[in-house]
Amino acid sequence: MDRRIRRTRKMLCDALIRLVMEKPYETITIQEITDEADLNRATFYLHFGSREELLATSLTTYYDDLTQRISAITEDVPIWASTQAIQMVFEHVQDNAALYRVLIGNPGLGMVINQIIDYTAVYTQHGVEQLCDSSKMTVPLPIVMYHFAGSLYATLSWWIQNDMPYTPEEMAVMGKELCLNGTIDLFENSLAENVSLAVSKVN
Amino acid sequence: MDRRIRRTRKMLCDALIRLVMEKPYETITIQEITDEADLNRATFYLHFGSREELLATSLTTYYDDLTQRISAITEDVPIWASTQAIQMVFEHVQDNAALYRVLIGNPGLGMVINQIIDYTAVYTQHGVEQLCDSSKMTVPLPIVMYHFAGSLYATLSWWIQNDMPYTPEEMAVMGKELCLNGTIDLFENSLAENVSLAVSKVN
DNA sequence: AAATTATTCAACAAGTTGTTGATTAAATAT
DNA sequence: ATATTTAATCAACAACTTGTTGAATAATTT
Repeated sequence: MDRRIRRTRKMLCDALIRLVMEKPYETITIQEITDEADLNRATFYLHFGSREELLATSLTTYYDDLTQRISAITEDVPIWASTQAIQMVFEHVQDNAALYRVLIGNPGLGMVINQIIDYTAVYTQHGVEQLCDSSKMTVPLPIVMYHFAGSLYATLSWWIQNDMPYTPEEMAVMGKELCLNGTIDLFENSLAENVSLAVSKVN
Repeated sequence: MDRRIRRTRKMLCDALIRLVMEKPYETITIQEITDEADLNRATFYLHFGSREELLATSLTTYYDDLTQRISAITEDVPIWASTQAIQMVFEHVQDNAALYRVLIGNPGLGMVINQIIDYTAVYTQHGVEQLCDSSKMTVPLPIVMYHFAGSLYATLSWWIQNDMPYTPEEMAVMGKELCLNGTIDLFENSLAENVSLAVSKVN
């Protein structure tokens, strides 16, 4: 691949990341991106069709770096059973906090998604706060709430984008099972012996 | 409040919802919204400052309707312990499937969030598929994956937007606890007696 | 019936978008 | 080292979007 292409694309990616940390994504124009990258505006269209395409490309770098590092340490253990792997995700986000804070907190349709999650979490928290003594909990209440809200959002969006292959009732039963009892029960009979062993002894 | 104001705002809300189901949100202009609502473009600016503001207003109606209905049935049980309540959420989304499919699947920054969740879910699924016999699982694998991915995303975003009040290690330990063992353990000592009773007998 | 106020309309400047064809510069291949 | 290929630049284009204006009109409230 022509050295100039690599160079140009990288400059555009870097420029967008820099801009995204400075001002709302929605207000960033192609002109600004190419100005920041010190390239001609027409050059942008030689490589990308839209801001979104550039953003997706820019972010792939980050994700790939993370998943490669996780792959290196998780061998035969599901990621959610490995504190090590989960920890690496949190460290990755911490390392790129400025970027992720913006990506997650920006307006637009992303806002809607986070609104749904926040709405669920806050609504849920409100009800539970009056009922339980949060000082006795081993996991802080907001984390439990967002755990639930995120699970609900993600299973919901999977469900609707896959043409609702189960009834709401079935989804509700499974959702409750996952949230209340966790995943460990699910594997008692389905995981290979060596794996459930690994899950139980990994920490 | 002047009847005209109510009428105009409702027409704008409805128009946006209609348009959002027809074409990508990013491509919808103020002009189109007011055309669809059969109002003058200047009228839009009398009521809303941006498309986002209108969208947020439009959606509040939907959420409020849902939470009101849930509040009516859940009295002293946390929502994630009530299959009834979870079921209502899924039914609500089913009833408005066309809208939610668009809201969740649209490009923009929302895409990024869903990409993160998908990326996590697909990555996780790939690793587990080789290890377990999914036919023996009581909850289908993709649902488990999205449950985990959503939990991770939401706790992560709560964490970063609240200035990372715990270390990555602490977050990882709590995340694993929630995913593997669920929330039921957490309440054994912290919930009022009547509530844990309700949780255990509600279904 | 009078006073208030929401909506309409046309017009505005400023800015964005995506594309064009010709020119210049850099990288690759021979 | 030179020739060939191809990427980047530049200026200019029409079409469109934005947010705002002030005056005219219509609906609502008091």
